[in-house]
Amino acid sequence: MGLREVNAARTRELILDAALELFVDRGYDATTMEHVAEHAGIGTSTLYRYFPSKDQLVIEPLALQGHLSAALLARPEEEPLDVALGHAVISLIEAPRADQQRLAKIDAAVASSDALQVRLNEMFVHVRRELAEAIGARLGRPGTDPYCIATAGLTTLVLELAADPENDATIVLDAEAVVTRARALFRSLADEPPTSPRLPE
Amino acid sequence: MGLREVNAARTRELILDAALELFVDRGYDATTMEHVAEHAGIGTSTLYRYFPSKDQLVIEPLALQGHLSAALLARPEEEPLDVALGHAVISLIEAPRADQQRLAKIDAAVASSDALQVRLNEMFVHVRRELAEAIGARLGRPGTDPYCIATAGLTTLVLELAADPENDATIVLDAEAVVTRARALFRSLADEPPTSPRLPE
DNA sequence: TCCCGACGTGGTAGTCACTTCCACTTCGGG
DNA sequence: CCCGAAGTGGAAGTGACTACCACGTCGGGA
Repeated sequence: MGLREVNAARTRELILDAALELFVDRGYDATTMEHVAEHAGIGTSTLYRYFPSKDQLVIEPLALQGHLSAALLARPEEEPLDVALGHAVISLIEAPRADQQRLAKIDAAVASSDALQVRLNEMFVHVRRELAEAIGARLGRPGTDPYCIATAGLTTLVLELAADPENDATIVLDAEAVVTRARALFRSLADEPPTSPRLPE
Repeated sequence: MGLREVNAARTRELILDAALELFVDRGYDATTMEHVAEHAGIGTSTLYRYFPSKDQLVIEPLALQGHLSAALLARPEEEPLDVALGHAVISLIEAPRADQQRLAKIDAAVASSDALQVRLNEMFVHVRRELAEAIGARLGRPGTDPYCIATAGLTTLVLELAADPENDATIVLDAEAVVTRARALFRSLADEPPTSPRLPE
C-alpha cells in the first residue's frame, strides 16, 4: 500500500472526526459543507471527492449497508433460513461495528435533524432490498420473489424494532409470535369477500 | 366560498397540470421550478406558496397519505383487527383515488427520476407510521408500541408488494389487477408463511 | 358606490448542496 | 532525478428553497 492510500485513509478519518464534531456541536442542518471542509483543513471540492454527499458523512460510518446480507451469506448453506437469519441479525446487533464514541456522535447527529432521520429510513429500505436479494440467492429464487421480499421485510422490521431504544425489545425475542401474526394477517387478507372493483371505461 | 378560494383552487390545478406535463415531457430532474412556474404563467415565489417543495407536485396528487389510517378508523369498532385491516387495504387499492390520466403521468414522472422513487419509499414509511398510530388508537395503546409497529409494518409490506411497479409495471394503473394480484399474493404468503428470524438462545 | 385593510402576487437577493473545470502540487516508477 | 499520473483546492455556476418587500386585487363596511 503506497503512501497515497495511507494519506487518503487518514484524510477520510480526519474528515469524519471533524464533521461529526461539528454536527454534534451545532447540529447537522446548521453545519455547512464549507464548515466541515474548513474544520478539516481541506478544500470543499476535496471534501466532495471523499464524500459525494453530506449525508454520507453520517450514513457511511454506520456501516450497515451490505452487512446484513453479507452476514446471511456467511452462514452455512444447510442451516434453515430462519435460523440463519437469526444469527445474521444477532451478529449485526452485537458487532462493535465502529468504536462506540463515534456511534454516540452519529446518534446525536441523527437526533438533531429530521432530514437525517428520513435519510436513515431510506437506508433501511435499501438494506431490505439487499437482504431480499441475498435470501433469493440462498433459495435459488429471484430477489423480487414476493416470498423473499416478505421475509426480508419481516427481518428488517425486527431489526428496526430492536435498534430503536424507544421500544422494549421483547417482541424481538418472541420471533415466533411475529410469524404467527403475519400468517394470520396474510390469510385474512386473502379471504376477504370479493367486492367488485369498478373502473371507468 | 369567495372568489379568492375559487381562484386558488384553479391555480392549484393549473400548476399541477403544467408541472406533470413538463415532468412527462422532459423528465422530473431536468425540469426546474422556474420552468414549472413559467409554464403555469405564474411567479416562482407564488409556485412555492402553493407547493412548498418540488416533490409535492408529485406526492400530493397521489393522495395516499392519511388514507390507509383513515380507512382503518372507518371500520366498526367490534371488527377484529386483522379483518378490519383487510378491508382497509382492499378499499385503498380499489378506490379510484384520482383520475387515471393524472395517475399515469405521475407514474411516468416517478419512472424518470431515482430521487422521486426514493421519495416515494419515504412516503410509504410515513404511511406506516400513520397506520401504527391508528392501530394504537384502536387498541388503546401508544402508536410506538412494538406490536402496533409490527402490524403496521406487515400491512404496508403487503400493500407495497401488491402495488410495487417493479413487480408488474401495469398494475398501478389497473385497480382490478391489483386486487386480483393482491389476493393471490396474500394466499400464497399465508400458505407459505415468510420466515422470521429465529433468534439463537 | 367607494374606500381601506387584508390578502395574494411576483420580483430580488440570498443561502446552501452539489457539479464542473482548471491550474497547481505531490507521488512514485523508470 | 524526472515525467506522467493522481490528488488538491479554488472559482464559477446551477438549482432548490427562503426572506423580504413593493405592488395589485379582493371584499366588507361606510
